[in-house]
Amino acid sequence: MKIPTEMIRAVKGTRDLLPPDTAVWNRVETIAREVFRTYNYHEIRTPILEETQLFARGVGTETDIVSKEMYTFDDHGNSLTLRPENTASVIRAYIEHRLDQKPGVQKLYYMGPMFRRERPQKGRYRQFFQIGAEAIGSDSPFTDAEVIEMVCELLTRTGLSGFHLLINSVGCPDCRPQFVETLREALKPVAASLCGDCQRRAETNPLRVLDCKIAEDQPVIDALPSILDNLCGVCAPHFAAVQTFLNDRGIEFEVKPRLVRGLDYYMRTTFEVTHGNLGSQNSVLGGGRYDGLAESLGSNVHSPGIGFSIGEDRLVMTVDQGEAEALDVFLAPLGDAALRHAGSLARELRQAGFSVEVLAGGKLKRAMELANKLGARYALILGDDEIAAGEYSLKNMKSGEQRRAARADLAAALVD
RNA sequence: GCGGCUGUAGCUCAGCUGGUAGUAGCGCCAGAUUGUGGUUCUGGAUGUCACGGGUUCGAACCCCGUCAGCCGCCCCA
Repeated sequence: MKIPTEMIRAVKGTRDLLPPDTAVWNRVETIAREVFRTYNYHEIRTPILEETQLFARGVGTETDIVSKEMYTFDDHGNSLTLRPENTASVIRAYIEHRLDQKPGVQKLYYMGPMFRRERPQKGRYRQFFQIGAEAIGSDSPFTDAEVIEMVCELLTRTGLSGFHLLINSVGCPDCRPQFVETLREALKPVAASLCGDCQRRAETNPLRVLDCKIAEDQPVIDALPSILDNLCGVCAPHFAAVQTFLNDRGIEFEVKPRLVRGLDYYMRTTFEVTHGNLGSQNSVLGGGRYDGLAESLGSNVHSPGIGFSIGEDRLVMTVDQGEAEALDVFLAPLGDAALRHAGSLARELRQAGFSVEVLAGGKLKRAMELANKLGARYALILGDDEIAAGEYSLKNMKSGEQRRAARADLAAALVD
């Protein structure tokens, strides 16, 4: 059937997730919840809408996200925004509900849709899904290592292999500004030999030059000073400790001094996981420490934190594609009386935990075809013979073997 | 926001230098088989050739615009 042009379609950059793909999503989310549980993380659900100011102050006005990628609208004089990420919201909720008064480190996880008005591409949607976690209330490098370990565990458990963990330290307000100046000075004599973008970045945001992917620029960039040689007396030992703790856990990583992140709130530890077959959107997750975020959102309580978010759309792409959840039994009633009988039988089987499909009418041949196409493990035939005998014909669709089974024995017969 | 490529049946795709769409594969429906699927055989249905305009005697094909998807840039999950 042709879909008329005036037919309403999903808006650009959004998409429908259909079965059997949704089974993969559910599997990933179930694994994530299980991993989070074992690390004593608990779920938080924040609104999809926030005051625009939250992201402006939290993520940073100068970032691309805030300056040009947000879904912002006026709500009777109040500027609201569809959340482009969730860390700012979680910290807002942490402050608002005085979670700093609760005992211990607050370990929170979330999963849900985020919105950014970017040009859609494979693995980049305007409504996309993230699974993330935040540990708030600890500035210990031990926490950094535990968070990174947890995320690796999560990825491994989903069946993802061949991913690559990159870590770095981006310093803190005490040492980063100084490094940026050092970098700016170092760039002055060489900027002219770099690409156009880098020449611009050398002025506006020298750190971004480090992230340049142009091959010809690499020799020059490699020769630039490294932030890791310019960390302060607090950041340097912190980063060293994170690496020690990761090594203790047998986690493989690569220190990439040129890893810079796009959100203003990151400081000290930052990390990223990439995967080969994602094209140019090769980053599956990103995270880092954000010790000053709570204060920049107006809290007078120092609440150091570290977290990450996984691009669920991208993770799902790299994970094995799923099959539809198996159907346990297909009921094929022959005739009106049998149909009524099938209704009560289906209810009984469902209450026993089996998935059941009942054909509301049609020939037996059609019923068997459908049972096969739906991937049913068993077909149960209810004809006059069966009802009179008080036994059903139970057919194993895989082996083709068929036998009689009494109602009382059905549950046991279906388990095999 | 910028650049490139693509858009034909439910899906994957043929379709010559413009001559009026394909016995294509898969899928779907029906029959061969009045209570038995998966293999096989036979038959059948479905397209405003993305949309709108232009050139032409004639456009799926050429031109312009729009929309959508993909790929790259920017940036990021």
